[in-house]
Amino acid sequence: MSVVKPSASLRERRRAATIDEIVTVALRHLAEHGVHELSLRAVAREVGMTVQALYHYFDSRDALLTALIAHGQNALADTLQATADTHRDAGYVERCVAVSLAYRDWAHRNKPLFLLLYGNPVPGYAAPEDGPTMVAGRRVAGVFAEVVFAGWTAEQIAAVPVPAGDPALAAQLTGATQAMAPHLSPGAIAQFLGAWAQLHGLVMLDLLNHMRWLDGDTATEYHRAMLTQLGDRLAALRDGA
Amino acid sequence: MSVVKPSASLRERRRAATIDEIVTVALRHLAEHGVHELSLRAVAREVGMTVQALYHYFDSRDALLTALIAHGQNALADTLQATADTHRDAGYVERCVAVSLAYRDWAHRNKPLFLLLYGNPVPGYAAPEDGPTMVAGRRVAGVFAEVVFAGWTAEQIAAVPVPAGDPALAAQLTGATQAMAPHLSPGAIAQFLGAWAQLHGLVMLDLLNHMRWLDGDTATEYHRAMLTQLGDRLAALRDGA
DNA sequence: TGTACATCAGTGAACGCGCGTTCACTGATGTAC
DNA sequence: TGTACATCAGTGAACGCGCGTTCACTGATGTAC
Repeated sequence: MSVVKPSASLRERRRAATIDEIVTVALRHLAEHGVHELSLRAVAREVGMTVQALYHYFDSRDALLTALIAHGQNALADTLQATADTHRDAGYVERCVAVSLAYRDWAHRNKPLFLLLYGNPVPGYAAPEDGPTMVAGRRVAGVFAEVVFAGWTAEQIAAVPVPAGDPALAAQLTGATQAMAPHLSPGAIAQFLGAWAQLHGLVMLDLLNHMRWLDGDTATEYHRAMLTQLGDRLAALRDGA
Repeated sequence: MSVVKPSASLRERRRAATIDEIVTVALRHLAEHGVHELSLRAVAREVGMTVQALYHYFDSRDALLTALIAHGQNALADTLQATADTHRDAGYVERCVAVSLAYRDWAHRNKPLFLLLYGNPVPGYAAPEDGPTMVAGRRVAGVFAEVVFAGWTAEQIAAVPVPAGDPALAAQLTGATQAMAPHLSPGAIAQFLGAWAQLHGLVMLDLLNHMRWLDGDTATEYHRAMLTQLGDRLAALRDGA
């Protein structure tokens, strides 16, 4: 999980190993019992030490949560990246769909962790500004953007129209473009976020059981169909339709 | 809130009034402190009675939650319906956008309650099958469907293509159509749910602060732009584009 | 109309539970000379 | 190479907190005769 120099002292290596173990156990506990049962005491119990000892590794419950959330964002980003990589030779829409389905699949296989990232905020917890959770969160968006705009020319990206109407909106989109993704354009970012929102909405409604009338395999096929439509729209946007 | 016959006895009227007060206080407490602080004890404290007394009105914490969730779904459905009503003479897309923005607005103004309906499941709580929460939930979908398919001819509804590929999916969509909305078609339901998902995804990402780079008013304009696009797509679908 | 009884609303006391965090302490590991 | 000291990992005991639920009980409201 973390990387330790081989030259590290016994104590340093043990310490790193223990931190790894704590995080691993916490993730397993989270997966098996959900967020509401994720307490320092429960983790300590499962690791086999007393609660107080955890304080040698994490300053507080919040510090552990930060580690877990950052880990989750990174794991999600890794999964998406891996899917994007194995579909490098696939068609544009097919690759978009594959990565989107990977997002959905990861959410279902890691439900409590996914909800920790994108569900209700944890009471009393505030992620540190520009901390590891936010850096890792941007990675997720980055992989999506990479896939959505793969093969677009700079002209095609620049040609995506900015939502009309509000100049303040256009200004903020321009600012966001410069700050986060200078190779994109305000219009492209607006559409990108809209596409992600549709994927996210489908995943959320499904994950939280608001699509009860679709069962497992069928739900996947439904998502595939809707996401293919979404991919087609993005392709049309690229081609200036 | 609830309706009581004027002929009811003193005891019956008092009882109804108390139940109303408990629900009202619980909703206020929820709005002010979030779900995680919503306990029977907190509600009792605020109502001004002991916890045990609550058990005369609600069998358990879960029964109170059921009442709150059902209330929330109904309030949301009422808001959407009211918006739909005041926009009866507006254009198709404009009305769709107005109702969608009402959804978003309600979510923001009632964040903890909205998350109670559509966010993380409450630990240990399971809504009674076909109970009041589910009935009220279907009302919300019903208002949306009414707005989305307003003015469509039966032919236009029937002409919406079912997602290709999986016969099992087509079968389940047909089943859902017959069970829940016989005036619609499998293809129409599939697209309807996809549209709702995009709206829902936008609302969720925004509500839970994953669009930090858009501030308040601008975020509304962004939503208006994206939802107008969505409305245009629905109109195109109606016209068989 | 008054009386006996049943039902309901509310309280006091207690149950057993889990939580995050702090403090004072012991023994092992590491380091400077 | 050995020794004195600093740092770190871990424990035992305790802090004060809030939770849902149950039990036995009192006094008010309602009802049948």
